[in-house]
Amino acid sequence: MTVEKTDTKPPKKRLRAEIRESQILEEATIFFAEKGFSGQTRELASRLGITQPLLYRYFPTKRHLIEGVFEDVYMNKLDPEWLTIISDRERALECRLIDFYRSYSKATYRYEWIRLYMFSALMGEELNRRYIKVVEKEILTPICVELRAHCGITSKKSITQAELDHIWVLHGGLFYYAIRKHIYHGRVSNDFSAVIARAVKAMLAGTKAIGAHL
Amino acid sequence: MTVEKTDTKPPKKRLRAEIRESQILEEATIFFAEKGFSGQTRELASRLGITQPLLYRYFPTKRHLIEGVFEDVYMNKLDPEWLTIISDRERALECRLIDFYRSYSKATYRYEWIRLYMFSALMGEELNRRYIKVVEKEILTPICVELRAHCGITSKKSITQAELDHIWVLHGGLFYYAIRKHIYHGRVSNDFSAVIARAVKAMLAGTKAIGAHL
DNA sequence: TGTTTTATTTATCATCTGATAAACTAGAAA
DNA sequence: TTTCTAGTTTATCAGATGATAAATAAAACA
Repeated sequence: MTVEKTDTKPPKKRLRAEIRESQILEEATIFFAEKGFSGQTRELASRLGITQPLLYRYFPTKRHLIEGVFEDVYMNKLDPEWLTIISDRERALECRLIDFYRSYSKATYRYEWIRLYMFSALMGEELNRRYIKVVEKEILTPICVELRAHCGITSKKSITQAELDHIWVLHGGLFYYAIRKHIYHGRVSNDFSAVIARAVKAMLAGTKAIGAHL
Repeated sequence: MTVEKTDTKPPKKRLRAEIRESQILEEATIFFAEKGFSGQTRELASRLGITQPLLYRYFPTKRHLIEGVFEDVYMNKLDPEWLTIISDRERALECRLIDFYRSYSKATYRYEWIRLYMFSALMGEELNRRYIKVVEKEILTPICVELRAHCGITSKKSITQAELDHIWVLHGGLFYYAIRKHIYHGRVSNDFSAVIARAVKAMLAGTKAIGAHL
C-alpha cells in the first residue's frame, strides 16, 4: 500500500475551462457542505488537485464561488410535478401526500442540500427566506387547501397562518429526519418511506378527528 | 441623542475575576449564537468593552471559551420534572404531552440554545449526539411507552426505532418551529401553545386510528 | 513545425486572527 | 500614605487566509 496520496482522480492536466469550472463547483459543493463557508480556499484547491490561485481564474472572489454553489444546488429545483401530485383529487389525499413526500425527500434530503441550507440560514443568507416563501406558497398552502377538502371544510377564506403552522409540524417533522441524519449524524431508521407513510396517515386521521378549524 | 456609542454598560473598570468571567461567558454565548464559532475574539472583546488579550486571562484558548459556553447552555438543563409529567397516568396523555411540550419549548426553543445547538452540530461536536441520546432515552422512549398504553397495546417488547422515528416526527416538527423562528427568521404564528395543542391532539388521535404498530 | 492561445503554477501581498509577554494601574491591605 | 496584589492594556508574534501579478507550459492553430 505504498500508493501515494492521490486526490479523487489521477494527476490530470489542462481541462477545458468549462469543464474545470463545473468540476470546481461540484467539489466546492461537497467541501462547503462539510466545512461550512469558512472552509478555506487552499484546502478546496488541494482536494481538487489544483493550486489555490487557479480558483480565482474561474471565480473572482470566494463569495462568487459560494453564490455559484447556491445557484447550482437550489435554483429551479422545485419540481412543478409536485403541485400536480398534491392537487390531483382523483386520488386519495393520503396517497398523494405519501407520494409527494417520497419524491420531495429524495430530491432535497441530501447531505449537501441539507447542510448547505442550514449553513446559509445561520449566516443569515436571503436564500432561505426566499425558499421558505416558495415552499409555503407552492407546497404547504396547496396541502392546506386539500386538507380542508379532506376534512369537509368548504370555507373559501384564505389559508391562515395557524393552518400553515399545523402542516409545518408535519413538513418540519419529516425534514427533521434529514437533519438528524445529515447534521446530527444520529441513528435513524433506514426505512424512511415507512416513516413518511405513518406520519402522513396519522396526520390526516388526527386532523380530521380534531377538525382542521382555524 | 448625542450619546456616544456605549456597550451594554457604561465604562466600568476592574471587575472581580469571578464576575468578569461570567460576564464574558454571557456575552460569548450571545456572540457565538449570532456569529457562529468562527466569530473573532477581537469582536467579542469589543462588545464587552475590553481588550482581546483579557479574554485569555480567563480562558486559555478560544476552544476553552467555547466549551465554557456549551457547559453554560447545555449541561444539566434536562428538567427531571419532565419525565414525571410524561409518565403520570393519573392525567390524560393529551394533557401531559401538551404540558410537557409547553415546558420543554420554553426551556429550549430560545435563540441562543437553538443556534448554538445547530452550529455545534454542523461542526460535528460530540455534544449533539450525546444530547440526542439523552432525549431519546429520557423523553421519547417514555412517550412511546405511554403512546402504546394510549393505543391499548400491552406488548412488553422494547421500543423500536420505528416507534421512536414516529414520535421524532412530532418532536422534530415542533422543534422545527424554533428553527424557522430563530434560524430562518421566517414568519411564524405567535401562539405556539396552540400549535402544540393541535399537533399533540392530531398525533394522538391519528396514531390511535392507524394503530401504533411496529 | 512554429506560433498563438490559455490553462496552470510560482511567488508574493496585505490583512486577519489566535495567542503571548511585559508594562501599567485601580483598588485592597498594611 | 505606602505597599502589594491582581485586573487590564499595549505591543507584538506567527501562522493563516483571501487575493493579485507575473511566469510557465500544455494544447490549439497556422
